[in-house]
Amino acid sequence: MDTKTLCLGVLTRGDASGYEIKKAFEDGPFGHIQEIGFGSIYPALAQLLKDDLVTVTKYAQEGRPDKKVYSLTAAGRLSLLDALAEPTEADKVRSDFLFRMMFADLLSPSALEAMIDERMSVLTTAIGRLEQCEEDGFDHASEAFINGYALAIYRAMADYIEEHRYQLVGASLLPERAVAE
Amino acid sequence: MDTKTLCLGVLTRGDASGYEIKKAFEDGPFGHIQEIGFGSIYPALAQLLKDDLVTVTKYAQEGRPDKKVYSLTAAGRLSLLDALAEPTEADKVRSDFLFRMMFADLLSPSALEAMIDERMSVLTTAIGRLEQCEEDGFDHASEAFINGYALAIYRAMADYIEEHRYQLVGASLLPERAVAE
DNA sequence: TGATTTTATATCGAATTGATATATATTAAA
DNA sequence: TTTAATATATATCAATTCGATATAAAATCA
Repeated sequence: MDTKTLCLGVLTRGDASGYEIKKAFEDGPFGHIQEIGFGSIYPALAQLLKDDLVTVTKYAQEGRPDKKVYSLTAAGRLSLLDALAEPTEADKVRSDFLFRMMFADLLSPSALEAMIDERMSVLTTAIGRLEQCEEDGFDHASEAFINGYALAIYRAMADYIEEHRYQLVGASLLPERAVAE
Repeated sequence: MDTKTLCLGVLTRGDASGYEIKKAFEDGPFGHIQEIGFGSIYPALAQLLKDDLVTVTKYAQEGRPDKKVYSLTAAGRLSLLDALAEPTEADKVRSDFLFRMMFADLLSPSALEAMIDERMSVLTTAIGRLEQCEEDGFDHASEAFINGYALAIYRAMADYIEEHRYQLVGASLLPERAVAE
């Protein structure tokens, strides 16, 4: 899914600026789907504007750049629908944490423990936030679904790590023992 | 984690060609961590070679380009260790499937059902493959850990989707009913 | 027999990433 | 209370990554 389509998607939920689109993929309703940066968003919005898929309204602000709020046009809505009809791409994951876990036996036990603890802390925070969202309720059924989905996954991750971390720490201890003998 | 470090990581498990490094991130032991393409791997290996972090041995093959098998040097091993000591980057996800689910109410119920069925099929296949790997056993504790981690997550995804898909299909049906009335 | 998949390296344009620049209001901490 | 950090807001740019394409034959499958 390219950045232009991602922007169109957010705009179906209401008009937004580039900054707000980024936030929607951070904390907002599109969180846990993917992240996008300003370096993708601003060029994408410029292109969408050129293709008449969005319109823009500028709001003058003191001490800040004008806020440029984008709205979906009818053509933009159709363009999103077209994109949704395309074959679904495979999910992509990039886990720096898991890559590091592959080298548990090269790390000191303390370094490994610190990495796992930090990861657990990140997961616990994310779970807490998602639970709060669940309590607050959702505007759309889709948002409830995705929130619950993310929650289920984070819980599965945290549970698995808590239950199996000893496997890795054990592997990390062995080489050190070998050196000591 | 940049491509150079990813390549160094695979080479700790044994000498490999660029092609084999890619496979390691597809089906191999580094599967489910992330994917990398040839467009990143070959330039990375060229750079590693230039920096004396790897060495290369060419094997002449009939009808195919020479197979270039890379080996880690002592400096390469140290370079990997340095990279592992850096702060762990946050996991990144990009789910085209979840993005589509955000627009369940814009899709026809049949299109939505098809997307969900396809997703379930992908998950079921992945789970089957991971279970097979588990039965076959692992060389390293880390590989067992990561296989189990991926399995736990895929199961959580599949279970959640099976239990909550009606929420989305319900939302998808509502607008259609409105049109019909 | 014909079609597809696997093995194998390499390049290239397009897209994305991550950092940086600029500037002020607001909130939190010392 | 002053200072530091965070949030708001757009934009650009070099470095990196992605995805497609080129080339070519062996092996497997239909």
